[in-house]
Amino acid sequence: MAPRPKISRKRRQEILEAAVETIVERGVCKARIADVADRTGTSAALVLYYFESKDRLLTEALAYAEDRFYLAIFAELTTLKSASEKLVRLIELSCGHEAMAPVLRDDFALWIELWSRALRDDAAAKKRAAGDRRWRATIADIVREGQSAGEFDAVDVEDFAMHLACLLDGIAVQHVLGDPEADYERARRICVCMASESLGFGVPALVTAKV
Amino acid sequence: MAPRPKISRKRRQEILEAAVETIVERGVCKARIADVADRTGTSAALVLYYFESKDRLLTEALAYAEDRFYLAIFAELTTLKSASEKLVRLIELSCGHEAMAPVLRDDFALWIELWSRALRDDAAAKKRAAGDRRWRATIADIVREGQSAGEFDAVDVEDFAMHLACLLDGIAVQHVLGDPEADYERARRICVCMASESLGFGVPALVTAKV
DNA sequence: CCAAAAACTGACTGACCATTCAGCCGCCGC
DNA sequence: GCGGCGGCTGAATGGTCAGTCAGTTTTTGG
Repeated sequence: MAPRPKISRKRRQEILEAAVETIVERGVCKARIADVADRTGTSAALVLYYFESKDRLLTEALAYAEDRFYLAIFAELTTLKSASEKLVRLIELSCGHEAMAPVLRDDFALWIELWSRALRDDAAAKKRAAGDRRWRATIADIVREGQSAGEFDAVDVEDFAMHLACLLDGIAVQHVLGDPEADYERARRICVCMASESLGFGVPALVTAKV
Repeated sequence: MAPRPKISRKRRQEILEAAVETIVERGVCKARIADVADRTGTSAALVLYYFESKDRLLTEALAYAEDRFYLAIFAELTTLKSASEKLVRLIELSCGHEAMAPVLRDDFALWIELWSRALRDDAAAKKRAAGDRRWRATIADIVREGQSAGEFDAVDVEDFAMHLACLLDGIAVQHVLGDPEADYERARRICVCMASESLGFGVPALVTAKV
């Protein structure tokens, strides 16, 4: 109805961030517009002025969080030279390395919220699918890079990416739900072993023991 | 308040099943007591007579579904002799093999609902953790069985179980969210390859190609 | 300085739904 | 043939919120 007026990017992002925090705190289902408004110090009506409905707001907020998470990881990876370093770092960050920015630690929980939303919300489903494709492509690129450099063996890149991505998702679930048997060290070891064995690269100072 | 009267097991289970269907259809958040009542052909008040609150009902329903899923898979596994057959079958069923009972195909979605609920509901978190432990123990038992029989190599059983369980969880997410790149055949191949390579067992008539 | 647009707000309303309650029915033992 | 109880119900009750609206303040461009 409202023909979407030109809108301040800044305020919009402020609200998105508040929405993310609200979701982290209360969960998507229980999140209220009023919570988001309180957090930004404005009114509920304003939130609906920027986003047409609660549904849209929440879906956008989840996508926003995923994007932020991806970009943060991606940025860190580009500082590394070798493909194996990148891959190991990617694994470490996905397993919840302590050095990760605190904001991003909540993102694992947000994945689950996004998945559950994607079961019924079409927009969320699309965003999730796109995010996952990008994530797997990132892994695949690193693997191809390593193969070109002679660091990695010649395995099927797409299958490896799918394997690692799914494994990391599963690990993240355990991690965020606080399974005591899935602590960081162990999760990291399992994933790094899987990668180094599949791709045939050595991992110098790593807890590769207990193979 | 109500000191839980003796209650018909049958009716209770009927309601649980109706609740599971409702959750599948509408999602946990959107599930209404009235839906469950309609489905059992009774009244909303009765549902609350059997379960003290909506929250309890939904959590119990999710646990009930997980249990049913586990028991169905477990039953099928016991009909198989060798450990490698069991493991492959377990993988196939977890990847959404078509031969699976239709009711159980919804269960992947219910896992996600359970996870999201477990983020904030303590009872759900406990049930989920217990279910996961049982699931990993089942995998571990099969591996030990195969190792004793000389079918499998001597790898760390617990790590393997964690690895496979997480991988299957990740695969299930892709599967249930309808990722076109994660079709059954591919998911199965990835998981079976991972198992057969880790444990060193041969898989005769399998699509192990494209390793 | 002055419109006109944009940003913003408080108060309202209209659904929606979990939960409560007061009591009805039909069975069972006596 | 009745007293009581477990199983069951319909009709309130009450709280919670998304979304609307009519209007106020702030910004902006001329």
